[in-house]
Amino acid sequence: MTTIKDIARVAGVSVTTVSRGLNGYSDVSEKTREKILKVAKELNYSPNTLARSLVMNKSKTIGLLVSGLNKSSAKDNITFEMLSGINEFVGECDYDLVLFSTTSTKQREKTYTQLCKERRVDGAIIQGIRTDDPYLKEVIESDIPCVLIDIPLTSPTVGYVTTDNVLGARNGVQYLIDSGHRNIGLINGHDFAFVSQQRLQGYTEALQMANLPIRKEWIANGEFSEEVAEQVALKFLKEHPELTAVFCASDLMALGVLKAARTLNINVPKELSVVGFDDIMLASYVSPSLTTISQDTFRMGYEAAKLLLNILEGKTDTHVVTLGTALKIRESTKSI
Amino acid sequence: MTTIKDIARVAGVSVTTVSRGLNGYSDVSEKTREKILKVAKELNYSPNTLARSLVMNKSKTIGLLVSGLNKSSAKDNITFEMLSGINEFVGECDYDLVLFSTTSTKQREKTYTQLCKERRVDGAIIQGIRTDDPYLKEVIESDIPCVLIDIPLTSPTVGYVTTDNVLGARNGVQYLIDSGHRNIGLINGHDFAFVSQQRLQGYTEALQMANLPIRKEWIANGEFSEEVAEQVALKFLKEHPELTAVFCASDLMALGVLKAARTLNINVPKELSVVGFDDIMLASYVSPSLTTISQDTFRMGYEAAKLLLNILEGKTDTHVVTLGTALKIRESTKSI
DNA sequence: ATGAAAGCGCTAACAG
DNA sequence: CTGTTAGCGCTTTCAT
Repeated sequence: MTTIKDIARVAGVSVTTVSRGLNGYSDVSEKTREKILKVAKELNYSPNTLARSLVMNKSKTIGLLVSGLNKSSAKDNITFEMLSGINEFVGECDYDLVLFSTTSTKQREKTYTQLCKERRVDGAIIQGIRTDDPYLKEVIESDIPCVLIDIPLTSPTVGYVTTDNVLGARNGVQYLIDSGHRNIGLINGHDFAFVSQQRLQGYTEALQMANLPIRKEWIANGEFSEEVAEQVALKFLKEHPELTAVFCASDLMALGVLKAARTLNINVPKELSVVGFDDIMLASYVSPSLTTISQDTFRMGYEAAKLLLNILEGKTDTHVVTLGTALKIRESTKSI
Repeated sequence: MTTIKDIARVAGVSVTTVSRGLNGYSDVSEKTREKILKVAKELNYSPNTLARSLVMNKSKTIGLLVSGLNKSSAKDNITFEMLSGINEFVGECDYDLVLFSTTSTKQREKTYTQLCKERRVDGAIIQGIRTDDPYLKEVIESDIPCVLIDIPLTSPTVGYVTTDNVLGARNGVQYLIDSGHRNIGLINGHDFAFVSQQRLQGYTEALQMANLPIRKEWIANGEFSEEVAEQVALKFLKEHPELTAVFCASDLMALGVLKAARTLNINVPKELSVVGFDDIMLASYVSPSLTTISQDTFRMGYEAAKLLLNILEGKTDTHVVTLGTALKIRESTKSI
């Protein structure tokens, strides 16, 4: 493995000069630079980023802590799209991504800070962790630059990217109301996600704006899971035949509701309108296709990476990015 | 940031002893070890892997070169599942993954070897590159441990993981023949993928085994793209009304064929049977759902990581892993 | 059982 | 413009 020392020897200069020549410093004569470059190429040199990072105290890598990188979230291309977005932006800079493999067992052994410090990442992007995750406290307390996805926390080194979930949910429910629905249920996600609170708020606001009552018994918890939502809906829809529409805090849960409706012989959309949230790939392919609130997860990843790089380079004071949503009207909803 | 030097000072021992104590060497007294561990905890020490990697000349990271990490391959959860599989296995060891962001522009600047050497990854996994990619030559020539996915090349440091594509394709076509089809077309992928050759071979073998002729005009190139396959099928199906079945080298292309059939008012499966390959998520959700040859992409990723780690630790002589396929019969095929 | 010293490959003062 | 020197944090002989 060639080092700058080798180049120095062959080119007949000092290692310092080689370092400077290679890094394009101005204080090196054109002649020596050329020779250095030539020798470097001849010897097939590639720099050792490890050594460089060690001395410069920055590694040009950003750490990724994503929760959904496992078999079970295959149905849900959210993690993948986010990753693609991050990758897209990072590809434009010369940073690399390191994917921390955080099994839950491992997490108990190693703290967030340790993970980042050990690998000496310059910053981190965290997605899909629950609000009760111990990592979260560390993120805020540590001084490691970090961008959170869908978790509204900031500090001098921490920012976040999210979707306007309140408005998104409000628009979804609003659309149902505009379609003549008055008895609208909500299948929300679990309490350990900020987006659940926000989507609940959007649901509430829409009803209030239409002077409709908020009825607690029309709100259920589907845990963001297709299976749980299906089970819950089975009971829920039987107990509340007065419901003509259900708003779901995720498409996956909406899929569960669709299944439950089929089991109960409730026709969607004739007897029940269903609206989801996310606009995952499957939403447009299932039958009936799903009316949903679309969020741009690719862009969230992209913006997260962009924000982190800006924080890293001190190029921004705004640490919050909020993206919009779009209502996609498909076959699972109908006017009454 | 605490270093072993700090620990040494506080604990009143030398850095050597600290290093040995922390790394669980036997030649350090129980008493000193305890003190070292205690001090390390007090000072909230985390080791600097950069420094360690530099001196040990191994980084405990493996590099990932995947092609499908972009917006366009969202429909196709193959890359994601593979990634999940890799992540799953790696999570069990204490390696981390480095995702190389290789835009095509960047690739022209930096060679594969450079990429790996610069980041000092211990090994690499490469997925989704074409057979004419210049990286491939480098992989074989360099001595960097590497596992290729779906590219049958080996060297003392290179292995690969693949699916038995020949058998898979043969089974798919065999199934069509068993269902009474005699005029079976093939929409193959582009020539720059080994799997195309193999799936073509499987198609050919199945026909030969049934003493059916191979007719070149029944074979078309869909470039592994849904759109291209759709365009091709539009022409293909019109020109060859004698075809009662089409075997596609990927589900995405099969989806394209389904669309084309719809446009041409050809009923699937009544007038035309369609078989895909891959069993992507959408295959079971589209209507009609797709009969396909299922391959376990998650497991491919898992096995690739496993194989690489084995190669790295010199624990294996077999550098080839071939996985099986399964025929999933759904709604897009029918006996005649 | 412990320590001193060298060195991994690189950058960065500081001189000249 | 170039070289000398020191040092990033760690591991590893080689003594003791």
